[in-house]
Amino acid sequence: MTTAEQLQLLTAGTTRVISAGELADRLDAGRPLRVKLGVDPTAPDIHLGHTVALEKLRQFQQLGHQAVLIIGDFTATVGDPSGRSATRPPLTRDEVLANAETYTTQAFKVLERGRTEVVFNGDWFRRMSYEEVLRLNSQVTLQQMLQREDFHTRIDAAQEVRLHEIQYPIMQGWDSVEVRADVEIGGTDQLFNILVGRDLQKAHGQPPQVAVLMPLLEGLDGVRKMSKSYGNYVAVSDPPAEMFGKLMSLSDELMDRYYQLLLGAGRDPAGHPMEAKKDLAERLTARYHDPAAAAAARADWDTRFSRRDLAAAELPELALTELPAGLTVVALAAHVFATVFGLPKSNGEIRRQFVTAGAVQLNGARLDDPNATVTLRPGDVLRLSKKHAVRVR
RNA sequence: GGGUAGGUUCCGGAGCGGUCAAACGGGGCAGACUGUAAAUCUGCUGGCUCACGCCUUCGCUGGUUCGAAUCCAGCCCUGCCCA
Repeated sequence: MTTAEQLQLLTAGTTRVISAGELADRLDAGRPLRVKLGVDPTAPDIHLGHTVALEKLRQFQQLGHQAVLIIGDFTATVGDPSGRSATRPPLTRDEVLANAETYTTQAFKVLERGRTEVVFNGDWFRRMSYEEVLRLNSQVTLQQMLQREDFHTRIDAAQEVRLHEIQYPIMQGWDSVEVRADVEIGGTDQLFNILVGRDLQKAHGQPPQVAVLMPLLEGLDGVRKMSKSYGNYVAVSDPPAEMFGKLMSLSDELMDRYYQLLLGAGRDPAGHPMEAKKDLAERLTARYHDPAAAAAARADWDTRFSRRDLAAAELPELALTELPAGLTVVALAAHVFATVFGLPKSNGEIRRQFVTAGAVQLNGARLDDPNATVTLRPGDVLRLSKKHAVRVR
């Protein structure tokens, strides 16, 4: 493949490349490029937001380049202030290591394992002496750091910024020096950090890395970027039905965004939006599970939500034998929420939100008397809300 | 170190001795509508009973008072100005 062809492929879908000319020069050299992507294991799951950059990294791999996946076990304990309006809560070392484990596993749902170098940045940072830290710090000015929007908006809003937070860009930059990155991939919010990497590389006699910036994927709420801490994410490890269901809850507008960023193409403008959404959900579910599971998830979603046929739908099971006898509607609903769905709810909430509102139904009949006792039989379908229902076994 | 402004329920933010479980907005949840959605509308949003009422909560610890989120003292934490 010619440089021009590679360049075209590699810049597709990016927001910005700094600079395309530099990237072309590197490609011309003909050797495999070292392409860096850093992820901080601050949560146990990789989500679709991460996959935008991961997919780009895979493209590089497919063209024969070397992926360098940096697990920010050290930086995770500091917390990236990018886009943050407040200091991140610190993670313990154990949490970080556990997360790193699942992260790498999940990242290989996208990346080719054989062509990926995985490194932990704690390997160099934990060894660094205070002297070295100071030397690093001397290469960056406070003014540069304060130019960052994240910091000065917080400062303007009279909110605290702690000193360790302004270390973050320096650390991320140093990672680039350590791995001798030719290219770094990141979200647009990583621009500043990646540029610091360029500066540090130059200062250490390396050619500065090319910055490849990817658009940020909005989360399910359509407003904020996808993030575990906002609870608006679709995890790569979500089971098929859940993944499919979450994707179906997208607004039409967001669906177009997902099409662009995750599938790299627009949807058929002539088709019905809901069909397009089902296609999107099925394709992504197939990508992280398999086509059969995705098709099953789609079929089940149809019976459950389109046709509202709970009786025929695939539902979690409730073992009758494990239930205390003579439960009231409220007690039963609370029990099912807690044990089947892992959502402990107070009796008051169950009564108010669910029972009185008519959300709780047995085989389609409303159970709106909170204190009535319920007798369940095997095969019964107990609905707690639109999204929560179980089949009695 | 000095001065000053603050720390309120998931978040923002009112309250400034009783009528406060605490306005209002956001978020969240449930229902109606619909293409499961979005938008819109309605309701709920500390816990127990749900009827009265009771219990826990307004940075922490004590105190004043019949009674405190509201007053006082000490402590912890944060912003801003000064050094």
